[in-house]
Amino acid sequence: MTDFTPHYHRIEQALRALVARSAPHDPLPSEPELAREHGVSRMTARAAVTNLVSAGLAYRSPGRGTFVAVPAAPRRADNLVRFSDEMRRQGRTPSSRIVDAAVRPATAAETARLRLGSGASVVAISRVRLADGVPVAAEWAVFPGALAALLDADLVNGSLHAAVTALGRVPTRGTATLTAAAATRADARLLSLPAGAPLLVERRLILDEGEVPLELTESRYAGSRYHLDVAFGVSSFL
Amino acid sequence: MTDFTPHYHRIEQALRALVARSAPHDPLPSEPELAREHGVSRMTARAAVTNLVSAGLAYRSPGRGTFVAVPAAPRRADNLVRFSDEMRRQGRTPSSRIVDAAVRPATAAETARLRLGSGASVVAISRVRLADGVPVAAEWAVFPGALAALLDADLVNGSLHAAVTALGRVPTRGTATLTAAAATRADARLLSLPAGAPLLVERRLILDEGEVPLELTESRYAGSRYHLDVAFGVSSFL
DNA sequence: CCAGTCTAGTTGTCTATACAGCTTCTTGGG
DNA sequence: CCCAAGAAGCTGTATAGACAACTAGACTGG
Repeated sequence: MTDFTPHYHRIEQALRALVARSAPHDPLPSEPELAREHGVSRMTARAAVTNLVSAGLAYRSPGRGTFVAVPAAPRRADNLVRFSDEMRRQGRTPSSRIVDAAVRPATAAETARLRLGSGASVVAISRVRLADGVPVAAEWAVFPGALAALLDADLVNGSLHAAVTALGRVPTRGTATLTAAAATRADARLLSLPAGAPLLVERRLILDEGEVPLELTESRYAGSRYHLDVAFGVSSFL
Repeated sequence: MTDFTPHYHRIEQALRALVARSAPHDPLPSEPELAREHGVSRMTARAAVTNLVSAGLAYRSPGRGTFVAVPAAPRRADNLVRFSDEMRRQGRTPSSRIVDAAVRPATAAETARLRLGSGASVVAISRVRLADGVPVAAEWAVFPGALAALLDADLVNGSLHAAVTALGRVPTRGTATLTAAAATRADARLLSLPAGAPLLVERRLILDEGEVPLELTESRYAGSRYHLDVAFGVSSFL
């Protein structure tokens, strides 16, 4: 069995594994070392390291060498981090309560957004997300009907995204809209809030590896109980 | 005057200018063409193109050539884009109204967040941001007192960030917190909304190139008139 | 007109080599 | 022990060249 993977790619993978078991600022093998070790030219080894540096996993210091980079700052908006991880990051204990989980006919909007065929069905799961036992968010997640097996997953203690991935669909990227709205009667009931209380509303569409729509979700967070931490760069627009 | 700029960097800058005046999928010069045109080796030209591809401005197609990339999806949370640009992106006409602009003593919180000396002053600028003549956001921006010259800038028609940069401080990166809150009486007046209406609230701290705090701003957007478009990746957390 | 082949051109991967400037370590002399 | 110089090693930039695989267009023959 001949391995057709380019040399620089194999070296990059080995370096990524090394970074994963190292601490920030640990030295990585030098380019000449990597070249000797892997039997390639220095320029080939250098290409592998350049990819690592571009990916933010390492940094180079002229004359000194290459080192493991400091992990990026909080990038909630850059990566969709699970509600439970976000709560833990804020020092809070996350939990969930399932309100409803069923297969039903897709609405017209869902059909369009999830690019379903007409007359298709969806898996609709609504949950309340809690932090320290207090309701923080009400969430309506909709998946294509083909993922009906989600209903068999442990939706309370397990990860919904893990369940989706186990069915062969890997959430890869998404777009979202954030705004503020007043709590409806339904929100108020789910979140134990007065109707009209301010909610941070997120509507997101998640695509899988093949750019196929995978999940359409609206999350409505109690403004008084939840905030989103974001880090960003500033464009040079001058 | 000798130019010490590396060849690949000069070629990259020329390509960036070309991308800026091109449409998505327009062909860019091939590597051999660039090499001939700039009198460098093909590998040097290739390094310039590789940087462009890494930056998402171009894509390569084996056998066919290199092309201008489709502009990235909305990345509001990834880059601090000016309110006016964001409004234009949403097809709306932005404008601003200055409510107040003055130097005043810093509060304790401002002193801590902007890392000022005790007894220091700040430049406080409050504005209403409008889209199509309708108030969309109320904004309170605070800068270190050393930037008092901001008060001399054109705050209505000019860019506040351009003014800051002209004073030698380049906004580089920041962190923000997003949540929802009910409009106060002051908000209501500024935004022509009922008190209690839901607002999307953003509090951000912006640092300059030297990681020195530069701007502390709270923006309060009318939920019914503004939304934030975000694109993100999904972490592999399984 | 259509299909197949050839040519010219592209990107992708790689080698070997060279020099510049920087950093760190070692050695020798005071 | 301290300092300076040199050596060894690093990253940064660049060259010239090679071959593989792919694409698009032109040309030729049926």
